[in-house]
Amino acid sequence: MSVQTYTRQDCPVAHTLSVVGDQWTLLIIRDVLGGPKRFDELQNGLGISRNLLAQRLKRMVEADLLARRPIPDSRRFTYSLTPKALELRPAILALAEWGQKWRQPEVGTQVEITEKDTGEAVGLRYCRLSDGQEVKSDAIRVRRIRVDETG
Amino acid sequence: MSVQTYTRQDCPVAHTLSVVGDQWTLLIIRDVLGGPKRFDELQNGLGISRNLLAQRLKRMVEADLLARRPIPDSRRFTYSLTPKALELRPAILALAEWGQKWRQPEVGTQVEITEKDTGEAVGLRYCRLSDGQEVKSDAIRVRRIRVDETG
DNA sequence: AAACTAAGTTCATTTTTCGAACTTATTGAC
DNA sequence: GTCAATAAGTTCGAAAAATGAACTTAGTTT
Repeated sequence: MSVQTYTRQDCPVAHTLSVVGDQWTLLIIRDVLGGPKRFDELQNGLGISRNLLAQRLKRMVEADLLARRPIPDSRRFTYSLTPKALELRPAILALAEWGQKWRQPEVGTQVEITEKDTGEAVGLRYCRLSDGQEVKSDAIRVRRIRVDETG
Repeated sequence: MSVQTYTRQDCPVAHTLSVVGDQWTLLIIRDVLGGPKRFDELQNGLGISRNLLAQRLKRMVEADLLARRPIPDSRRFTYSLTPKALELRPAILALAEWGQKWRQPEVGTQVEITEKDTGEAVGLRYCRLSDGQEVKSDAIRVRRIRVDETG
């Protein structure tokens, strides 16, 4: 079985990975989560080769993950996230939380999630859907924090 | 920049993907979440070629994601999840939730999460860490449900 | 004794990825 | 107005990874 065809595994995880499971797509989405990006911004930030990036962006636009918009009065474009891609944020944050915990030592950039209004610490957790305690996705603030070891 | 070296991107997401971001590793973990598995069980379930599976399992044991244990009085082995790999369950469920939502049509195997004790529906959500409403990872039950279209 | 199974390994072919150079059109500097 | 720089790709050859099928090795079953 090839990777392209494992969609037929009939598993929602396999389906998701058939869409975003390659080595770069989630990183592209992570970068665009920070706001719309241009081709060269993505290329510089990720270090991906230009031909692959071009191919990935095309594929992601076709998959309705990215929207490609011309910048008025120029030959440039921005790529921004569609609602579909935006909903991958929980998955990306779950991956971030794991990476943060299991990267040794625990230095480098950390991701911190807080509630916009109150500044309270928020995390992705299992909770009863009836509880109504959920903090909505657009009510959270995600910050990247550099942690250095000093002395 | 190559994929192997993008760990130095100093981002927890990139770090996680450098460990589990290839096309098969998360699917292997998903399968082993259902209980310890032998080599051929994994190979049949995933459809991955045997040499790649062997290589992935070796790598995953080295990365402390899987434990390889001999089955007594036989030449066989089981692979089971380490605590480190077990903590990827939220990320995998987040990917499942997305796949479930964006796969069209919404049929096929669905994943349902409930609280073991009460049977109440549970989901991965953002919540205030101070709330104490969290349902612990070992208090949830994950079921796979086949949904067929009839008539 | 012959066939079967489990867990890999080997190997040739195909597919992807990489990295560097090239293109084409626009903008900014002098 | 000309020259260099920038932006968004494209092209191409080399290297790396994935694929699929056959082979190995040892123990087990019929």
